[in-house]
Amino acid sequence: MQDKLFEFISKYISLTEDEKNALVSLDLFRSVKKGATLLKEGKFSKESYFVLNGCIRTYYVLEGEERTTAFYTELDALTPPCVINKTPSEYYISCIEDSIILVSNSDMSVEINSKFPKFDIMCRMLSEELLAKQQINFDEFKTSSPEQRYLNLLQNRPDLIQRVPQHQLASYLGIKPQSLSRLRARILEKQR
Amino acid sequence: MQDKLFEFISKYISLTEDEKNALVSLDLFRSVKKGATLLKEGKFSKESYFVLNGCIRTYYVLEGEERTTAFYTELDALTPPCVINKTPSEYYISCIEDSIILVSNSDMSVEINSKFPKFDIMCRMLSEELLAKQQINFDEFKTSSPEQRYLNLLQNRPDLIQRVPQHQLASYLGIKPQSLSRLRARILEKQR
DNA sequence: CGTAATTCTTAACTTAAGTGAACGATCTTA
DNA sequence: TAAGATCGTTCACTTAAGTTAAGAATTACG
Repeated sequence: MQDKLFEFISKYISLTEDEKNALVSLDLFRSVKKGATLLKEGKFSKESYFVLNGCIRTYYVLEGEERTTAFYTELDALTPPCVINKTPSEYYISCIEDSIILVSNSDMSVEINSKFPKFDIMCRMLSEELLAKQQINFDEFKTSSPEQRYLNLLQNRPDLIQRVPQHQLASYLGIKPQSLSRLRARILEKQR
Repeated sequence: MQDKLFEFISKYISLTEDEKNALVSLDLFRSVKKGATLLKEGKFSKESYFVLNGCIRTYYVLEGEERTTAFYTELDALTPPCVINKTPSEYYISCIEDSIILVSNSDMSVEINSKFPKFDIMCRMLSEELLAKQQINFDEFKTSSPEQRYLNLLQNRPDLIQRVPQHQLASYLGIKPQSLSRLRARILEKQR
């Protein structure tokens, strides 16, 4: 599992064996059970997450309804806005499958970054890259209909459609579960 | 105009007079006429933009139609994904009003950042902050209807509704101009 | 294993956005 | 200033998503 992490990091910076050991000794890995909640609305948090294995999701509760806004799977990183802004969280984070997640605390990372300036560089590259990816994602969402979004998802993240419950997928696509059912039926209809 | 920039920067780091002068001497300010295009689809670019005055927009051309995805106004920063990913741009950037814009080249910023390590820190803070803001924005878009989005815009960026043409606003809201007209009429109807 | 709870699908009806067309207002420009 | 383009609005009609409700399928759990 650590190998996965080092392979990911190596895309940005190269680490010496000493640095790798120092990183491992921090004991950041956490095993999380399906259904567990990592963050609740209204709570303060300093934790960032990096998914090594499994799947977590972020969702709001608006008027009693869950609105799923994102899924994070293998090698996805998430720093909730509440960590950056030092405000109470507006959403929940919960675990969809049994997962192995790297959890880092923003206090801790100040220390790490001063010890290993390389990490700062990686963080900057990462957040710039994420920003660009996020922008493209948003643009794609804006410029397409629910049906196109579903077809896109089928193309780009087909695993999600298998591993995530329909009603969560629906709200991720910006529609109701009933509409997703109908939409899927419509697509099958067309294919025939 | 420079004061505006320094005031913005001071929110993140503090600059000495020498540093300020060095920054000014780079001559990054550019005056851009309404209607001018800053970036075209398919082009490579290394430029980031920081709006000091005026308004620019990003838009895709899909099936012959413009799809506006964002407006950048006073003190907004934009690094197009194509700069990060080193790929041809997927969208256009153009100027909606006569504007004063700070244009920085990513080659140049490597140099600047090595001379002024502070800048690296600011850039990282900025991109983390932008990422958080972008995430919240996206979430808001996903969890609301066109009508709610319009009402939100009216709340949060009322200036846009005044300074931006309706059809650009419409596609920014994810709908057709006719629908925006109708939607506005509907809202007025309700108010009465 | 069986019951309860949750999830998914289907259907009928409502509501809102897309489409195509027309018209007047505004802005451009020759 | 006149002619053409662009823009915003309105309308009738189409299409798709929201809503409410019911029932089937699946999952959770005592």
